[in-house]
Amino acid sequence: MPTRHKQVEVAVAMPVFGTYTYQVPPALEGLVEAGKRVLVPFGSRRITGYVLGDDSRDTADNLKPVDDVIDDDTPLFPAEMIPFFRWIADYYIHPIGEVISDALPGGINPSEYAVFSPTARGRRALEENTLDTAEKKVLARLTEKACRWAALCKNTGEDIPRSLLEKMRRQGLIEKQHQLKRQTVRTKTERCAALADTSADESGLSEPKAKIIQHLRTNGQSPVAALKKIVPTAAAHVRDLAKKEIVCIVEQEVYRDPFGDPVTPDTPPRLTAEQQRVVREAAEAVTSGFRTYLLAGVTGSGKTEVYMHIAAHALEHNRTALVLVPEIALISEIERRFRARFGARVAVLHSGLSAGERFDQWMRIARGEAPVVIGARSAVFAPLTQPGVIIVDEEHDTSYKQEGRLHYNARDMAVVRAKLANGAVVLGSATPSVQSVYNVAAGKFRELNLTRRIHRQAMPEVAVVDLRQHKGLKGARRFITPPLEEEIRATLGRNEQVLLFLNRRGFASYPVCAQCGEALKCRHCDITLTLHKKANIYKCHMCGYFRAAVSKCDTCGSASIKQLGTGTEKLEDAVATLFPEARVARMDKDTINRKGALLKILKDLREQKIDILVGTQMVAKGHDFPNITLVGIICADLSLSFPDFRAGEMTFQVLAQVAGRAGRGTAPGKVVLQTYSPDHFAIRAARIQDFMSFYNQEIKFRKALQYPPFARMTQLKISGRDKTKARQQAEDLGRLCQQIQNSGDPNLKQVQVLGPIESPVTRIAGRYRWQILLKAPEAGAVRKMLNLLRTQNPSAFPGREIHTAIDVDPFFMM
DNA sequence: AGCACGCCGACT
DNA sequence: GTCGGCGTGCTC
Repeated sequence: MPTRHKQVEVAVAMPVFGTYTYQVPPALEGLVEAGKRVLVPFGSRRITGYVLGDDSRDTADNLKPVDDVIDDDTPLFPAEMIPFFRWIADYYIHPIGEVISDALPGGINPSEYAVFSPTARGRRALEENTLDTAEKKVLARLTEKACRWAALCKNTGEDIPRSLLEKMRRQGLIEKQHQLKRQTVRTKTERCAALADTSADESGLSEPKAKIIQHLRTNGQSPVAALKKIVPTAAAHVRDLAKKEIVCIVEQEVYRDPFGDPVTPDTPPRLTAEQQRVVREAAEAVTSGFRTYLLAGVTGSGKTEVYMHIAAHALEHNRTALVLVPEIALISEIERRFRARFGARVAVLHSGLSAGERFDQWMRIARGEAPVVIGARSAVFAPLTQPGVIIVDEEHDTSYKQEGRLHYNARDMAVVRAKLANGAVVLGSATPSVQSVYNVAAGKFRELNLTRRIHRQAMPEVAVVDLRQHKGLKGARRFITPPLEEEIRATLGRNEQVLLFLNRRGFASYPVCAQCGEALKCRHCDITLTLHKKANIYKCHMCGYFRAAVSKCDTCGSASIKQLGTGTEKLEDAVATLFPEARVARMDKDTINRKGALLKILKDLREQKIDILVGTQMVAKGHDFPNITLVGIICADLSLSFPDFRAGEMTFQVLAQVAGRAGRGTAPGKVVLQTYSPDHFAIRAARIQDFMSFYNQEIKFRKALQYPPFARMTQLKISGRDKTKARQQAEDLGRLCQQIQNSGDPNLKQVQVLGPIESPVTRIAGRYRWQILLKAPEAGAVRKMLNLLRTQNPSAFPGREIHTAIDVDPFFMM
């Protein structure tokens, strides 16, 4: 009986459910620990695995051994996060290895692939020309460069059967080797020079060399790059000095710096009585254990200051703090203020970082060097130990919902993580989500309120313009009605700024042929193209397809296209027509693509170089526009007609948020809200910026129709390039749902199976889309059903040709 | 995902 | 009877 080695449970970075057990060879015993990555044999190759801990469950003694430890120093994530990952895998019905892969910074996993290369015999055969065409082609290509099967097909531009390669291998023409694909992102090192000997003597050396030595003596070790600033040719001199053993060269690990300008430290201001009360209560939970707070705070009530105080409290108690914000746009502002307060203890994680910067920030957190983390949704996975508080700013924001491989909601996961870590959660918003307000009513969350604006501005006055009464207007006045025009004129006359909001980018969203009436559609998606006049193209907002703006009608070939539907570009034109003297800027996804473009717009606004800002919902998100006193909402109804039960909620939130941009400085604000449905309760509530009045109406409708928060939903999203097969798969899964339901378990009876139906947008990026909605009073029943579905038709999840995604608690039902 | 295996139709 | 295409299922 051989001595049993230590065994570990490993989650592999692969789309497989379940974990695997490996034995740890004695040589690696001390190194393998939970949270580290290991290289493990899996099938016929080696891949990355994540160590979850010791494993005693498997008694088989033919276990494969761990091949190598990738993280030999610090674990990539603390072991305390493993229950969190398991929870997510279970709740979202997703392979745990992929959960962890998606949580970690990308580009760091090695894995092994089969690479084909010619043998000596193969080369000879190629020269002697004894091969058939297909074999010749393969060998010629492989002689140029050994590569993987997939790469070979791509390079030659044809489908080379795998079996051909196998045959050639048997004939000894080519060979197969396993090659390790190394990580693309690594720690960055910097070449540094230091004196080898403190008694080094620079007399007798050339002037540049002497200068270098003097510098090293007074300043200690220095990066060679820094020395170049003193002596431009430092690199060569240092090399020379190293040869003479006067200095030594060391490669030192450095962190890439994602921060722009340095920030001057601040001191905490005195809190208002209201802020103090909120901080005191939330801080209590940092020490007393898990609790969720909903912090409802009107815009300008000083939420960020409250966040900083709570974070400071967590640090004082040796815990860490995590701050989630909706997107990069917001991060800059909050990041700046946190850095001013907490200095180098802050790490940031968001999509604006390069892969290298992201990795470095991650490692700073993992090593315990940065106990305060600010980031977008994926930062909910930051490798912090013992988070004492997790703050989710603008908790209602839909960008917390991730729609990638793993579908998750970072706001909800923040609550789960805090629960597992026994910390506090603070969900902050001026317009809280229906879900969260309901949780307060149900006693799950506690409510905290900030009702007063710090600088005591009055809330803006909102005037409603009924667009139905302005139907006959032509040209620019179709979007800027006379009452709004008048207000703009008055505002500009006072040298104050105007914000015009229209939640649609581009020039025209509905180009229609004047001859035959057909709309111009995307080649790959079932939606109309949007004309972007500045870029001079028609763009598809779903898949990125574009074509020339001079395109003719696809149906009849007519060159006369009517540009219906209004976007921010057309609005910008209208503004230019009515107010030719005004300086206009536009803020939407198209204009802030370039790095720094957003900051430039914000700066120009502050410096009064812009009179009118036109923008999409991007303008609604947290920016402070001190001199904007008029907000014009061009068409409040755009999102009301979305085929989504949350359409009203989203409309209310964006309108209330935009309206909140008016009058944040000293001047009082005014809002002109143009709408076709002035009586809709979402618009009425937005008008008075009162989320409780919206909530009270909305919640009745949710209850009547059994929508969340009164039911839990999961959507199966089925898609594939083959129209018939996609439909077939959807129908098969639908039938299987019914079957499972009729198989007896009474718990499953409460699940409603809606569909399959074709998705509202039937095709995106060439894939035909179907959906099935599962709805039940509680999440457990739906999950049970999904697990049965998955085990009874394992090949469908996620499936090869036809892909089925499980979207638990879906947000975007299109 | 990536790879091996095995089942079926085409062909020596 | 074998070869080679392609679907199916497994990976500690």
